[in-house]
Amino acid sequence: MPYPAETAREKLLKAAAVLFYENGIAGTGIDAIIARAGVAKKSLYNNFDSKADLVHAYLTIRHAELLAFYERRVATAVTPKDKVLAVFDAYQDHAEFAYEHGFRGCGLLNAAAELTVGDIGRDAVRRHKEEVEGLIANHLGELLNGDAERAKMLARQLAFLLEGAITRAGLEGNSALVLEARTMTSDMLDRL
Amino acid sequence: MPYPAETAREKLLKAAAVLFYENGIAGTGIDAIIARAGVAKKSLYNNFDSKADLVHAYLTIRHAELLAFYERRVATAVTPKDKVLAVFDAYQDHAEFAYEHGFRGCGLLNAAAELTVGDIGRDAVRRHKEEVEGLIANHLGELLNGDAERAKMLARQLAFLLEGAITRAGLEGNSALVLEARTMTSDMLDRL
DNA sequence: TTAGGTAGCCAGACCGGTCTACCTACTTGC
DNA sequence: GCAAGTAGGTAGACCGGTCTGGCTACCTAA
Repeated sequence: MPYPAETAREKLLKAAAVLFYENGIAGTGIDAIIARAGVAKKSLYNNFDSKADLVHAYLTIRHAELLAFYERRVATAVTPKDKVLAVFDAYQDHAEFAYEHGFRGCGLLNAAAELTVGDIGRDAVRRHKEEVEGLIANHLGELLNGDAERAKMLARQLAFLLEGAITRAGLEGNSALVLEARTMTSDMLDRL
Repeated sequence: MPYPAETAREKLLKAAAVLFYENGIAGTGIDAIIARAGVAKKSLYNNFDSKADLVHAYLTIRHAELLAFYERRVATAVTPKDKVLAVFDAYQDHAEFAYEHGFRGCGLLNAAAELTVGDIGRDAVRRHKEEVEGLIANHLGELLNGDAERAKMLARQLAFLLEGAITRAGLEGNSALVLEARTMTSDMLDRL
């Protein structure tokens, strides 16, 4: 075999990612997941404690995926401005990578919408969004020659803009709206 | 009696609004709704065809509520700038009005996140957001002395900003972030 | 041998939805 | 004034189906 056969765990995570994104978490049953993964139910419970555990793994992976897309984009960026825009590109890349039957916005955010206030999954999503805002702030700090105060404020604004664009893009089923937000941001940075 | 007793329909809509917002749609069962409303199950199915019908009524009412808050704010606004900001104030008002156990962002958006791509509820939410963007565009048209092209572009940007702020506010459980977006917008409009 | 896979049945809870049977409050015809 | 009808309420049993999760029994490759 050229590469080790896909484990049940990997198959389950792949299947769950698609189904959770398309039909929501509550809207996705265990049976649907194992059917898509082509795996026995026992294998699911051998690899995960519960559905909630699988959901948590899903959120963690999606977070890591997005950071990976970001790292790749930021690696080719030269100017600080390009690095700021790399965050936008990362979401765009992930959008094109992740969806199968129509773009539905940020998977992490959609998941958070289904989770109740105390849920640890919600916290994970919150931390993800804060981390992204932090990335923007760092690159803006470079761009603004170390004016951290101003960078922080502008980063929040850009984070809101990006967030709103992704959300609206999900509603319209058109990830091009994220590109619009990128253009707006690019223009805004030119005007600094 | 000073005023007619609350009908079962009204009780159900009130109860459903709280539960849908707090626990999500799929996370809210019929039994929980009738228990909170203090109403017989038969009364639910006398007033609504199905749970989906109740959900649709919920979305319609939340849309109307927000527009009512907006109308009230825009009535006291004098300058076009104030009218643009009235949309932000409306969301802020609605946030403070609607939540009971912690702010969770835009109820319409959270609901949309649970609905699959073809669902008519999703379209209703999309239209709502487009209408809000339209309101902003109209007021910006005034502000920009009829430059509709520019108003439209800026309206989209402000709509993204507002949307992102509400979303992030929901994650943080703090509606003050919407106020931040309002301040950003106010500053931005001053710089026009 | 054994770890990890398969198929699939089962328990118990909960789901949306239907139904019967009874109970007010109001309206209407006489 | 009052009986009859009606509209809309109550409580709650019940239905078929689906949910998560546990289980047995068998298979297969290292």
